[in-house]
Amino acid sequence: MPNLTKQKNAAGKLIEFGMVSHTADEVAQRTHADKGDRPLRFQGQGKILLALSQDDGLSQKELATRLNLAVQSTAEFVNKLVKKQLVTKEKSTTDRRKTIIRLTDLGRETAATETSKVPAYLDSLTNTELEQLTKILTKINDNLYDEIDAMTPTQSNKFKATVADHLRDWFM
Amino acid sequence: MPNLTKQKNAAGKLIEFGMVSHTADEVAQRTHADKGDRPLRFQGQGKILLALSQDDGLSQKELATRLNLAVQSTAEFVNKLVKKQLVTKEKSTTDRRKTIIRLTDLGRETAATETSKVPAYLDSLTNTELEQLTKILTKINDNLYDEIDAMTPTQSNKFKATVADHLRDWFM
DNA sequence: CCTTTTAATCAGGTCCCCCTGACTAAAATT
DNA sequence: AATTTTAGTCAGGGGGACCTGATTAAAAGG
Repeated sequence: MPNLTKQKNAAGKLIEFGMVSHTADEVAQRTHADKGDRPLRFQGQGKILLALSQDDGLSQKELATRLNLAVQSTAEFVNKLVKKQLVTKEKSTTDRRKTIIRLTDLGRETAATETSKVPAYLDSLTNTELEQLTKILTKINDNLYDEIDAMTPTQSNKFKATVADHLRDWFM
Repeated sequence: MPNLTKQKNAAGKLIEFGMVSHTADEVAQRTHADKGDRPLRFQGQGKILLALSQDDGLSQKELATRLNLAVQSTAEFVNKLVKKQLVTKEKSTTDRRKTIIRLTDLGRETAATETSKVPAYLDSLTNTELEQLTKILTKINDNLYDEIDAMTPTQSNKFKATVADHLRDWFM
């Protein structure tokens, strides 16, 4: 049974990490002041991109189901991504009700660099620490997947598949 | 010099953690479907709450400066918090241009429970792992603070003070 | 062939974060 | 006393994540 104080310390650090990393990349954008290069997390448009980089050429409906979104929301995000030239829409030839969404090269690249970028702060860790961190986060993530599973018995498996498979592709 | 593959693995896990934990508490809310109990991160209203729990009774201008927000944005967030009864506004008696913002008991409590909650997923870690994780995250966070410092030479110190001191109070 | 189901779309809405511009009231300066 | 600076407010806007309801076009099925 783990020690409560140790748990609290870790929890605090994890929360701090969330806050600080959020602020760090907020600040990073402003300093660069590039284009509208928003971080693109696993929400909204980012979700779509991630799902497509794991399984390109899905229909909007399939995306909606897989990501547990209303079809209208999906359409909104897809349209925004089209404007940013990260995906394309084309009518299916076999079933003309369907719209097939495909990543453009830029989209694929964006999805890749979004995730495969190794944050500079990892430079400060030793190999041993990196291994420890990876192992620990694997445990934590597995726990979170279980939590999600427990709460949404229906569609969570798809979620896990989407996230984990995508990341595996980019990192391993 | 750390091994690149190990770095990438860790980076992937960290990103995965961000995504999964986000989804987990999104799902958690929907299942509970309680009140409008949003997570309250270190953004917008959450920022204000955190700053106040470290230093109660600041004026809106002071909050804005400290948090690097436009005064109008600050006013917006403060007003929302007033509606939720987490803070109060009162005119300063010494300088009647100023509005002093104070946490209510509920606000203080909210800020506290927001952060002091130990996530269930930490139960799966051993004491050793908790120690390792804490140590590693301390390093990472320090690095991120430095990064922020480097990019915003002006106001970052305040930021670090706000986040770190607050968390230290609750966790240590 | 006609009805039902399915994939999308449009319209409109809620809430969040955050900003600029214009304006008022009170304090500080000249 | 007159002007300038300062703290706040209102109005309005941009972008983001989502959702429900109503409607259209195409496929599927009886």
